Amino acid sequence: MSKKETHTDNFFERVYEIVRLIPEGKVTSYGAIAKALGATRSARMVGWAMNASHNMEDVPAHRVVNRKGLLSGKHHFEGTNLMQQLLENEGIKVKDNQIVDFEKHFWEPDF
DNA sequence: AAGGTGACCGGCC
DNA sequence: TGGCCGGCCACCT
Repeated sequence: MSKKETHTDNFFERVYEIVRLIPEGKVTSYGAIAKALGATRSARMVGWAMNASHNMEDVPAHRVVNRKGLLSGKHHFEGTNLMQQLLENEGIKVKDNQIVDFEKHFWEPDF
């Protein structure tokens, strides 16, 4: 209950909250999250929030991809194909940094 | 204080 | 789907 927020603003927590709600075997896009936050055009900010998600261990950022189903953030994960491994581990097939049947595994944040 | 950057999206060809 | 461009908003230097 501190009026002064810590270095983590609400905006970031908002994103983390959504991402944490993503069920296993499901993926969503930055735009979907941004839309859930009421900032449909601010998908970029979601990406920024994900950048800081490295501090949060409960944030499955590997389930978040861009609208094309491309593992845009895979480059930010440890190693080079860690993100892909995590997704495949949940039953999601990834081909050439791209999620197969992306729409099928797509999950939209429910509010 | 101002400018540059970014894990993006949507529209158009 | 692929490439290019404009928009959009918070963070960093």
